[in-house]
Amino acid sequence: MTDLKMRSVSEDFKEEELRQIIEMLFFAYRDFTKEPDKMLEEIGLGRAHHRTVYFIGRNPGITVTGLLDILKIRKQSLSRVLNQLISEAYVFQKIGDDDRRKKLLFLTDKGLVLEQRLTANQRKRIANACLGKNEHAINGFKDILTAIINEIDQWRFSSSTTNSIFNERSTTHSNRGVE
Amino acid sequence: MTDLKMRSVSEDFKEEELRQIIEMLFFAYRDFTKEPDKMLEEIGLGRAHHRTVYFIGRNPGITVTGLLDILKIRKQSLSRVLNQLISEAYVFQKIGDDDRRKKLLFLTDKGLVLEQRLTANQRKRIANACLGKNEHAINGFKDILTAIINEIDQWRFSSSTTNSIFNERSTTHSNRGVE
DNA sequence: AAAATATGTCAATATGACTGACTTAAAAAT
DNA sequence: ATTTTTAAGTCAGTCATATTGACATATTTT
Repeated sequence: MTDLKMRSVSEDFKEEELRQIIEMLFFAYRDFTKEPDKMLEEIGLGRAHHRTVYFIGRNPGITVTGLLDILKIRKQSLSRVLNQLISEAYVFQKIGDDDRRKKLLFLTDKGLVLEQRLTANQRKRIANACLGKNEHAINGFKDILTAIINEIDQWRFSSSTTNSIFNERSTTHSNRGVE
Repeated sequence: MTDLKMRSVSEDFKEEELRQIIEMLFFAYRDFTKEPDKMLEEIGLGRAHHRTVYFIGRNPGITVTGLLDILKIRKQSLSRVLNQLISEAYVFQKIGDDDRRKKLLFLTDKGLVLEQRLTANQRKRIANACLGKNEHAINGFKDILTAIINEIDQWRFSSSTTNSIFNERSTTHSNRGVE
């Protein structure tokens, strides 16, 4: 038998609490993605398309490399997804002005509508979950969730009360070099 | 153009805050699963095996149906994963005493060791994320995370300060019938 | 005896990811 | 001016996870 079972009460409590959180993350993420997945399926798209549409909508003019950097997947994987989104007119490309190798990505109106439909569902779920919770609870939620993320990507939520989004995306934070 | 862009400042703020949370969930879950995924890959297993081993370890004697109920996947999907775990001696089955149709699932010592290794990684990530946060923040985190979960599964975390685990699993909450 | 339950299995399919190798075009560096 | 690096794209093959539908078997309940 492994000798993993002998530990102090306080250790047991911590382990129990940590396991509960592990499970909450599993159930929460499973349910968080289920309804959008269903919507997507009806129009022949998948979760990968959702993420792509989401982050293009969030960062208009993002490059392919920028997207790969966020999604942490391979170019070949993104390629199929992106080609489908372009051929079905959810996304369009525009050659970069300064650097003509770059293809800047944008949502079409059709893409915007899809993105809104998917995100509205998830926003509602989050908003409902926050209903009746005070600011401390919500900030605690955001702080700990952010702290779970690998440091390399935490800058995206540089909390400081300010909403990080108005860093729209200069040229990517030139993060690379780490990891 | 869609007329989605005209909204009040407060609505914009809410939308912005909600989108940040949506993104946090994506990044947190991606990073939360990355290292265990890597460990599993080295021994020829995948994330599905992780979840199966985890919940068997958490609910010794759980039935196949019980697992399906937690994982919300099809019997055929679980079958392949479970068969591999059994043939590679991470899991063993025991015919039910009261109902001999049921096959109760348990981890072997080998399975226990694997489960501990995987969970230790995730526990450490969560524990680090909670470091320096006060009780209010941690409770806020747990409360909101729980509230994101579909109601049908929230009983698993019936907070009431008590750790829900010592409801081991009578016969499943006999949830079905809903959804 | 019939119906429902718990489990298992065959076969086919879709999706999202992976690896490796290679091309093209443009920009940057020497 | 040539070489190297970067950005993007593509071909081909593989793998893991999940799906659906159709059945089969044993056991328990009605």
